[in-house]
Amino acid sequence: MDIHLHSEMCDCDMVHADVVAHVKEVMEDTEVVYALSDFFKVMSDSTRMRIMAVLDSDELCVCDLAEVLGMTKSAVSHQLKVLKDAQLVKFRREGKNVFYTLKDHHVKTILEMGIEHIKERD
Amino acid sequence: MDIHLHSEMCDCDMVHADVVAHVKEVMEDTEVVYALSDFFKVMSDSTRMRIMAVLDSDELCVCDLAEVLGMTKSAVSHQLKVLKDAQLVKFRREGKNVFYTLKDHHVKTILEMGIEHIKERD
DNA sequence: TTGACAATTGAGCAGTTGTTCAACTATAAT
DNA sequence: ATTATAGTTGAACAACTGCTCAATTGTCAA
Repeated sequence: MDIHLHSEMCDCDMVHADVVAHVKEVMEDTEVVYALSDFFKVMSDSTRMRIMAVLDSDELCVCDLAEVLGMTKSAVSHQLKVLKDAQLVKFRREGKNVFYTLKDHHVKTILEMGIEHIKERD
Repeated sequence: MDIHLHSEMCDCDMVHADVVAHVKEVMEDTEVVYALSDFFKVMSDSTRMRIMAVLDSDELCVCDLAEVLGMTKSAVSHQLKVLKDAQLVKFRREGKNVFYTLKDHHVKTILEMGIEHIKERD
């Protein structure tokens, strides 16, 4: 069932053409897959993940977050911007403080499911 | 309810000490949070995510994967090693070919849940 | 309006990461 | 054994990313 062809797309001389054709037909849209890796990228940094874990417990201002994480406000603020842009957190200003929380129940669920997954694996 | 203290952990002069204390008590173990960000890191690369999306449809050899993704076998193989080390894929050798599949149903579920999440958001 | 402090931002640096390239191993066929 | 092809691997390079530092904005109090 193998067909021997040279492709310009890769450095192969032989491919299972039927399998390749089938996969190209039924696989998920490239756009969705790229969006998914971008989504995971935001949560792939330990600082951002720790921020989310903290916000899963409470609403905190930038200063409190810096204290809990043992980091500078600047470093925390930079990462909060990334989380904000990815719509994973929201904020409200109260006087001089800006308080952050997880964006919505959906984000909370994804985070907690992830934690469950880690705890359950060997 | 605010307490003004200078902490050595960050560059703040003022913190909500009660909130910080509470969070430090109830928040998820640091170890789990780091493991979670490491887990997401593996899936945060578009090449690895595309490989997983392809393997969600079928079992493929390295050459077929290279053809479908339009990449060299070497580049694909490097990423397959990362996925293998993270226990997200498994493989079997058949003659000259090495065929890869998603590790188990658990991985399949996580991937498909992620895709659903992306599709459902605005 | 001046001073103090929370927070944000941009530039620069250091560490990380993905691809390329070349060399190598593994398997099968002649 | 020799040849050909599939796959792996390590080094090197380029691109990316997170933190630091300094400067700036926003808000409140005196």
